[in-house]
Amino acid sequence: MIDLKYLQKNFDEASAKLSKKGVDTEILENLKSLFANLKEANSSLEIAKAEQNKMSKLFGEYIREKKDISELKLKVDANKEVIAKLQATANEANSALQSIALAMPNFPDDSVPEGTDEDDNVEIKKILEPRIFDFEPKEHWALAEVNGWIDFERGVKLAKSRFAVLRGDAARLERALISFFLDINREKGFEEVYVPFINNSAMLQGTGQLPKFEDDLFKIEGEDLYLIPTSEVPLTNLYHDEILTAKELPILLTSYTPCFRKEAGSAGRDTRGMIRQHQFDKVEMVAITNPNESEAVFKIMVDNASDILTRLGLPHRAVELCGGDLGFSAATTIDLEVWLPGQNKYREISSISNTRDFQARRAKIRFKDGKKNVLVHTLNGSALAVGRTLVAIMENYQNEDGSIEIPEVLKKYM
RNA sequence: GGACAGUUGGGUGAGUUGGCUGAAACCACAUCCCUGCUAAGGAUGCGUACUGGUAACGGUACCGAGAGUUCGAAUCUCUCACUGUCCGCCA
Repeated sequence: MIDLKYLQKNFDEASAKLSKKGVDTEILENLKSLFANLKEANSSLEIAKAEQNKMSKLFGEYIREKKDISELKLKVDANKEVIAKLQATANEANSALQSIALAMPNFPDDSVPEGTDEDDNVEIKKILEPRIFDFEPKEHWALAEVNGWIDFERGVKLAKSRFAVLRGDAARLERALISFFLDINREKGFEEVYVPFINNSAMLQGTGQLPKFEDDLFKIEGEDLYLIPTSEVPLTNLYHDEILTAKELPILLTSYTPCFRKEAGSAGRDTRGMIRQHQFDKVEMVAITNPNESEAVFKIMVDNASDILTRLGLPHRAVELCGGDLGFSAATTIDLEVWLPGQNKYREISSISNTRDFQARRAKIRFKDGKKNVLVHTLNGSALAVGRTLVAIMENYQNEDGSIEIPEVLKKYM
């Protein structure tokens, strides 16, 4: 959630920031006045309650002293009605504010480039040269068929479209990649964590998936539970509603989980192949930091994800997302895109974001900074998306006959 | 899934004949003092959030969550969640 006090005090600045993300000034005006309404409603309510508390105390004294209470009772009853009305007004003001405030995206950093969509993203650097093929490289689904690695039809039979089955060496490679990623992250100081793949609504609200993106989630029927769309949710919310000590920061976590997404709104996109599935594996990094070190940790996370791709010998590039392409919770994001020779283009394989205090405010994650409780910064990033790495290996390591080499660093895992 | 018991501040844990308890005590923690040797003694402070005030210092809310009874609820009623124990089931 954005800082409403900041919005109130620096409206023009805040509005300029959010316009980068395509948020209309009108909605912000509305939010600002709702906030003012709530404060006003609360303050008159509190005055009436203070009065009521005082009279109630007096009431007790009168009874002990056996004084007549009939007059006081009348006053207290009248005030009670006033309170009920003020309370109703305050409740209304609060829910009106909440529904808009929770749907408001994070402020982008000032350094974030202007732009409306992915075409405006800025390439920062390229790492490793794409291999020159002396034959026409195939796309991964063609290679999958040659090798019997991926059974798309049976995946659909078992569940529905956008589900797939991995077989044989593909299944083993998937498992090898997970171990490889976790091992490297652990070497870099990230604690390995194993978490529930189902989380409740409070957690999903904490990281920003709810209430706005409910349609993207698989919900458990009849329960307040959802399949996680990323392990960012359980890892970040590990510290939901907690106050940490300064010396335990930064907290660096990594976890493997499957991720479940409905991909609402992606109809027709990447329908072929493994790029966009309802269920996919991902190894995630999450960092909980002191605000003054989130910048440095962000760099470490980007470098780590890039290092993993380099060790796998996969050509990739780093791209800074423009305001319009930035996610809901992110203040800044760098995507790593891996080269897919079969598709002849770069495709996202990791996305690393600093959400600053946006998620921390929602999830109430703070630390003791001296005497004060201060919101932490939370960061998240993939290291890496497993299915897409499998695809990248297939396309980059293919031979003319369709067979696929296993990258050197993975051999010990297979 | 069934039965019973419980849910209080960072931890342990008082308080449940409704008001004087936002909350004893102990531990932990912080600062200071003493001491000087690795362990101990003393003083003070110490829940969270919002809100008024330059500040000093006030106000409101929170004793698992929500609703109710009452002038007034941690204390009474209801619903739900969670934890524990026993039974059932099960990898």
